[in-house]
Amino acid sequence: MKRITMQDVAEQAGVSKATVSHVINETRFVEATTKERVQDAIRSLGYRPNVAARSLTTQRTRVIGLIVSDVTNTFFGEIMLGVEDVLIANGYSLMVCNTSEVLEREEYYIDILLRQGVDGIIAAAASQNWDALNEAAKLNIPIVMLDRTFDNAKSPYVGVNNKYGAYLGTKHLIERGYREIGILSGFQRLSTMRERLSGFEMALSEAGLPLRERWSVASRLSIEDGQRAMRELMAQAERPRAVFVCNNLLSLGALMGLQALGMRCPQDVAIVGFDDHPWAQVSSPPLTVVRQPTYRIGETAARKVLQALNGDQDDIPSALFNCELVLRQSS
Amino acid sequence: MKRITMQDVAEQAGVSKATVSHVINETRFVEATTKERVQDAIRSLGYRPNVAARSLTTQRTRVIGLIVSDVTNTFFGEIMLGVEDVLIANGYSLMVCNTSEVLEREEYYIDILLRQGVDGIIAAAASQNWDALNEAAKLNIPIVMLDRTFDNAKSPYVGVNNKYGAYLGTKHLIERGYREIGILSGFQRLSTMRERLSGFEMALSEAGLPLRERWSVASRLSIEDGQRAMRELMAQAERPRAVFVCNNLLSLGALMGLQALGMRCPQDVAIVGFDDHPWAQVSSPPLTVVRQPTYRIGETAARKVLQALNGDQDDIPSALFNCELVLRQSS
DNA sequence: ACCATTCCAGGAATCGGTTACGCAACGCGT
DNA sequence: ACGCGTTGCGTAACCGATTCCTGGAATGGT
Repeated sequence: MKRITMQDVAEQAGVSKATVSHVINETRFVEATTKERVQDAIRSLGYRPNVAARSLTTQRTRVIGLIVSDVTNTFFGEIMLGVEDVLIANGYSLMVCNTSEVLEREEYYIDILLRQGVDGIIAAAASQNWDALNEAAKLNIPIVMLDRTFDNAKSPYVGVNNKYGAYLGTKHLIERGYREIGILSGFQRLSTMRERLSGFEMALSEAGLPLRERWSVASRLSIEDGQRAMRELMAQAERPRAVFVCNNLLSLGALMGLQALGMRCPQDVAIVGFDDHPWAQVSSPPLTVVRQPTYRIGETAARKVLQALNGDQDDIPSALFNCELVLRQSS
Repeated sequence: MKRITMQDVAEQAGVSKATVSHVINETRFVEATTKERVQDAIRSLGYRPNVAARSLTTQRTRVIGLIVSDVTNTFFGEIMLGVEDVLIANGYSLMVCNTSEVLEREEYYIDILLRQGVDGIIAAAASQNWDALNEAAKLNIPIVMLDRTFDNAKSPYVGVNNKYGAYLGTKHLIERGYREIGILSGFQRLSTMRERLSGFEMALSEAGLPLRERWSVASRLSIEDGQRAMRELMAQAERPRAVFVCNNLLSLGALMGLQALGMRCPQDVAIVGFDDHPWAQVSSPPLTVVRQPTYRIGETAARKVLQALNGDQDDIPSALFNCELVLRQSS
């Protein structure tokens, strides 16, 4: 079956391609009767514009690339939802890339996205890898950092006040009377993890509590690693009585690790997690967490790329949301 | 900054565009030294092919559209992962669309995907809406149905044996001695839900247990709806002592609903859910579920679109995986 | 030494749109 | 009746690749 092109529509309507194009894009005045003829032709032929052809001349694709590190994590799922809602409402489409926190895959994807000619990129970068994203910046493609950023990134960043969030969670543990508090975090490569660790330390030092190296365990961000890290923490002679966990997968792993050791939460060890999760309400015990406004983060990031594309502002400011402590029974 | 085109590479290497193209695609023999000159030019200029231009002539984009109904659901997250891994390994990219089970949005997205000129579509269709997908079929775009299908769909389908899965879960409840068993399902519009309901009924009738209309509640697939449905079930004078729940969001909602009513699981009401979830291991109680091989479903669906694209076979067969009963403490 | 192959590579049309430029027809004032 | 401004739309170049067709140089056979 032959594809229907603008030429076909033009012939059927008895006008030129130019007119058809202008009717579709409303880029110049077309007489009402002519316009109607064109629209009828479009409908009757079932014409669908070819995006590739269009973007060849316009140099824009109306596609935005979204790089996340774990599509199976509800956290990023909700972010995707926010991003998508905003993009769709503005006539853009989404190309999703999952890096599994693997650096090579991130570079690979950035390359792919640039070939595809995406108009902008929203990235939860796995790395400190400004180089790869720099390529994009050179091509004048707006970039928005999501969830994580790096030290002197030139792109706007949308996320939460991680330091304060971790501070909040840790302080809560301290207020509940815990004085031996450990932390499960991720690798310091991620800005979020550095900030959360720092907030944790701030709360401890504010309360005059000592910082114990051995009670601070960093690992990859997965359930299995969370289990392992928790076991490592509990294998020590002197054990913390409470643990602040920097990520939802780690929290789940931590909970599982504790159960595997036959320890009870919060009786033996209290837990406060970072990132809420629907199932955290029914876990045993329901988890006290520091919650981020995930959907809004996604929305905001999408809005910022669009802003940059519309050239409303030269310099798009970053956006930091606040976290919220959700009290449940694990602390 | 001017974009670098194939012409620039050709000039730098002192050859024609044609040769550059052939070097890149390996579509005809090019002398080793020439090839090297071209490759050097590509590297030194940082050339990146323009996908839009390419797909304009080739009529292929090497992009596959994936339509899912809920990106925040880990179930689809894992499927996405499987799809993506296979596609990437074959040089394809993914365009993800989230319908939130809204029919209009599904039609809208199919239109978008067709405009984008995707080479194939993998769809967890929200509807019985073959019409919209039919459009795609007319354009010779291979379609693979994922998770759900419809009655006389002409496209291959990748999913699980839902009827058997539900039968398995229900039979387990019966074997545990439960005789008053209810079911929380989704709307019958979804093939999965029809099949699961049917498997449930099969297990009951096989055991000679009566089917009670009032103990079969259908709702939208969300946590809130799960809660509501469970409350509805428990508000009846005669209540079931066990409930088979047809979806993981409903399972979570059901658990929450039960807790809100102050009822204990499994003492007051036992639950078996459909779809496993990482957190189902630490919920209170850990949930007995019928598990689907999500990642493999995704992988398989992706392979099938690629097969169709390569024209290996005219008629791609459907693939049905088996479910697995995972025993935990809720039953 | 000459003709027939074979080997490499270039020229130009093409994909399906967008858009700068230009032109015909019409109305209006004088 | 003539010139001029306005209105509405068409012509053709162009975006950046792919690919068919063609041609010159090198090789080989006699």
